[in-house]
Amino acid sequence: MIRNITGRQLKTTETSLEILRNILEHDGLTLNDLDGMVNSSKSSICSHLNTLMDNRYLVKEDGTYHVSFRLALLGKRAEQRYPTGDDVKEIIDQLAHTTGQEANFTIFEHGRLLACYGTSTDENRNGMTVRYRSEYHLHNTAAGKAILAELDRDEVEMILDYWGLPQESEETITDRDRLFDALNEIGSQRYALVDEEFAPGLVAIGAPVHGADEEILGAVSVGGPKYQVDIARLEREFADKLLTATAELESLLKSKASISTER
Amino acid sequence: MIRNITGRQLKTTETSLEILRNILEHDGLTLNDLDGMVNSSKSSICSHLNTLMDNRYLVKEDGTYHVSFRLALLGKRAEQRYPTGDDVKEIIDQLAHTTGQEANFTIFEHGRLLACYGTSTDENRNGMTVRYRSEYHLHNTAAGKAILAELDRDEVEMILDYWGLPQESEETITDRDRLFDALNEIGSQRYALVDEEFAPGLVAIGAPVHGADEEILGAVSVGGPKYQVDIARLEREFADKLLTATAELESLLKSKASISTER
DNA sequence: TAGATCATTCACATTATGAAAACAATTATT
DNA sequence: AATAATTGTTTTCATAATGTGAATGATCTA
Repeated sequence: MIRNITGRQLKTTETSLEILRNILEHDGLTLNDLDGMVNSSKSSICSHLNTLMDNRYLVKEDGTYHVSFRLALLGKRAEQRYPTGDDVKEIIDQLAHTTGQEANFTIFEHGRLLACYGTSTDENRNGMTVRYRSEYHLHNTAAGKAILAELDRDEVEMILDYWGLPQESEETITDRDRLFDALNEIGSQRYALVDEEFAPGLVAIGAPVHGADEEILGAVSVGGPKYQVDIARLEREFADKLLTATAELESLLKSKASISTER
Repeated sequence: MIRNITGRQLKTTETSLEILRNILEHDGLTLNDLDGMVNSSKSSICSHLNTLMDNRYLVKEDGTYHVSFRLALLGKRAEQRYPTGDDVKEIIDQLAHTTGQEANFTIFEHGRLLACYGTSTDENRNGMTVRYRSEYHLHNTAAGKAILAELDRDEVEMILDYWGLPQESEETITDRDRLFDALNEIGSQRYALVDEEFAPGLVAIGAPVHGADEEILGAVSVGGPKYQVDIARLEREFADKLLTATAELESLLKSKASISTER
């Protein structure tokens, strides 16, 4: 999961990836822009840009570097390994519909949760879907806490060491001991709650999704504003629906795994 | 477009990207696998893998390295720069419907055409969409020839120098002079034909799509098996419908460009 | 013409590489 | 269960490649 930092690190590659990431996030950058944000000399940045251009990860338009469409294609291919099909979306949509709240499916990777599909994460602007946020911490989300509660203490410690417990809301648990207390309370219950720890007024319930090998693949969560859904109602009404959705997802994943291994 | 090979090249980054690409294309590889396909020592490959892991481009499962879901998210973000919305798809679907044949929209980048959306490129297997082919040469496709006909001879030469004229079918034009003759015949006509030069029995017609700054952004093509659509019918019946589709695409692109600049 | 920005060159300090070796962990064989 | 074989990973260190920062072109623009 999170690598124990041993073995060699290649600074060259790290710088190249940092440059690529910056260009991606800023939707295009010039050499001068990059000189201000990357800790390398201009000449060195040029070498990185040359290399990324030659490898078709970048295109240049009027002196501004942009990510290539080829990168989008590579991403599409990467996506195929993950459960992003319409059948998955249907299950999440169904959960959102029966609860009347927003539902999300996230992938657990490198100690964080990455947005895979959600009824609320995509917003339509100018015909382009803009994802509000794509990465989440575990310590202040329902989905994340549900996952942490299933992991060994060592693994949890490793994740917290790496990502910390940043305070994203007034109620965010930033103290390890308090977090472990909260995780212990979850115990063998298969879901976790979040009560304004992620954002003011937001309450949600989340549960892990396991892959064909029983490894934790991600999590589903559903919730909304506190004035619509109070905490008691989450456990009383939403827990069952949530666990049904995760069970459906898991059986879907298992059936796909058996199809792909049988040939 | 295609870089004139000057300036420094970073081997480290190239190797890292090569490793990433191999893992992506083979849907997961072990260290031993990579040792056989990448021209680097095992210890060196390990350093690259460490770096790609730490930067969350890879995940490791049972000793096998896979591309991360985060790479898919990065790709999604890259995709936002390009016209991949439902409005674009509708235009292509419409073209396919009125002609009764397969229509494709491809992006022109680094001297090649990259599959953006097509009515035939996606095939459904096990609920996963498998793209049959994602990159095309210009010299043996209708879309590519239409683009080449609009470029200066110098640019065409540069592209041919870089990508060559590989023979992909019996009828593929592999001789530069013959290709230039064919391009001259196209002249100021705004579309080009392909007659079994891409694949045996396949005929198609293609036309370029220009972005808001009149630069060539990609191309649309439509065609099918020769026993259904002979060459004469392409020009007689399909050319108009194709040019209507590209005009619609271009006005769509222009209206989007004006929306995004006006704030 | 001057002032930007983009891009390459150079010599020297820093970092990466390859090959062999060592170790760890897993798997296969006896 | 013990041993051998395989695979994954890190070390070591001489050699090769990259990073640096200043200088120099090369464009473009005011």
